[in-house]
Amino acid sequence: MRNAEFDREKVLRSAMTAFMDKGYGKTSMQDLKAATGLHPGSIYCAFDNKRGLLLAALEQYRLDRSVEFADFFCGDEPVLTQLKTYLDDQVQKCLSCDSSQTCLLTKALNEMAEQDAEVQQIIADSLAAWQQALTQLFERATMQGELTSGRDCEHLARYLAMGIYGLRTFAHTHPDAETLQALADQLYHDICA
Amino acid sequence: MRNAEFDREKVLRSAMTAFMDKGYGKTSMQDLKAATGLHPGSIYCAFDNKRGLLLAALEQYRLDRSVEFADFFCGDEPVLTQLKTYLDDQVQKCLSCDSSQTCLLTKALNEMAEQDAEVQQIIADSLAAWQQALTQLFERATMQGELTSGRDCEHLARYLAMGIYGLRTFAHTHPDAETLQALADQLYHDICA
DNA sequence: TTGTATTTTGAATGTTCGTTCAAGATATGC
DNA sequence: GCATATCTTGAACGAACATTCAAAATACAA
Repeated sequence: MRNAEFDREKVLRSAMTAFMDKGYGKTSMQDLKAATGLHPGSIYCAFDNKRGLLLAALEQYRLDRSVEFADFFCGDEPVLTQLKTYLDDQVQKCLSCDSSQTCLLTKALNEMAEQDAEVQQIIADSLAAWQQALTQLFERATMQGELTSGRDCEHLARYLAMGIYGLRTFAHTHPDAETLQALADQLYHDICA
Repeated sequence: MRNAEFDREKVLRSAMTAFMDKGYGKTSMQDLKAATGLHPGSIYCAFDNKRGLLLAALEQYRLDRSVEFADFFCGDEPVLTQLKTYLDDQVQKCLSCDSSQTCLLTKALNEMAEQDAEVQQIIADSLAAWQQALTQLFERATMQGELTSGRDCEHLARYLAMGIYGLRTFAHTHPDAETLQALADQLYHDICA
C-alpha cells in the first residue's frame, strides 16, 4: 500500500561511486548512508545487506557500461575509427582525477578475488561479456575489410582487454596524458596494423 | 641487553603473503599474529603498527623482487632470450593458484591508491625502479644489436610494464595456460619484432 | 476521512577491530 | 649470581563496524 520513495538507479549509482572511491571493504554503512541518502534500515530492506548492495551496484554498472559501449559503436564510421575513439576515451578516464571514473569491475575483482567466489563469478561474467562484444567488433571490422582476414578475433579482443587493464593500473603511477596516450596509440597500432 | 628473537626477514615474508592473501584491509592483527608467530605487542614494538608492518613488507618485497630480477638477467645469453624467459615465468606466476605469487605492489596499489598518499608514493617508486631496470635492459639489447637502434627504450619498458599489469588482471578471470601464454607471446612479439 | 500495509527512521546490539600496557620472562654486563 | 635493560605475552580497551528492530511516518484503498 506504499511504494518505496527512492530512485533505485540513482541509489545504485551513488553506491557505485562510493565503492569505487574507497573499495568495498573500507566503505562503511555510514558512507553508504551519506552517499545514497538511505538510512541503514532502508538499505537492508531493499538489498538485504551491504554485499547485496554491491551485487546490485555491479549489475547496474554492467548495464551502464553496456549502454555506453553501444553508443561508441553505433555510428557508420569505420569500426577501427570508432575503436580509436573508444581507446582515447579510456585514456581520458584514466586521467580523470575523480575516482568515479575507475572501473568498478576490476577494482572489485582485485579486492575480492579468491575471497568471495560468487562475486568473482559475477564480475568474470560481466568482463567476459565485454570481451565478447570486443570480439564481435573485430569480426565486423574483418567483414568490412578493415582488418586483413584470417586474424583471430577472440585473441585480438583478449589482447585489447589486457592492454586496457594494464593501462588502468599503469595510470595509477603515471597519470600524465602524453605517456598514457602513447601507450594507447601503440596498443591500437599493434592490434590493427 | 637483549636482542629480538624473531627473524625479521621471515616475519616480513609471512606478513607479505598474509597481505597478498586477503589484502591489507581484510588482514586482521589476528591473521598477522598467526602468520608471523609474533604477538601483537611484539609487532607494535618492532613496526609501530599494522601500517608500519605493511611498509616494511613492501620494502622487503621490493628487495626480493629486485634480487629475483637480477637473477633472470645475469647470464650471457642474448638479452631478448632472457626477457622471453622472464615473461614465461610471469605467466607461470599468474597460473599459480596460491596467492603468494601475486604482486604485492600492484595489489596494494589497487587497494589503497588515493587513500594513503605515502603508501602510494612508496609503491610508485618501487614500480618506477622496476621500469627503469626494464629500460636499461632494452638499452643493453640495443647496444648488442638485438634491437634495431633508434627505438625508444623507455617507451618499450612502459609498454611491457603495462602488458604485465594487464596480464595479471586478465589472469583473474581467465586462468588457463594457453590463453595467457598466447597473450604473453604476442606482447613479446609486439615489443621485440 | 479512516484503516492498514508498507516504508522510514535512528537508536541499540553484539562483534570485531587496531591498539595499549603492565606483568612476566630472559639475555646480557658486571 | 645478581642487576638491569629489553623483549615477550596476552588480557583489556575504546572505537568502529554491520546489522537489527520497534516505533513513527506515510501513501494508498475504501
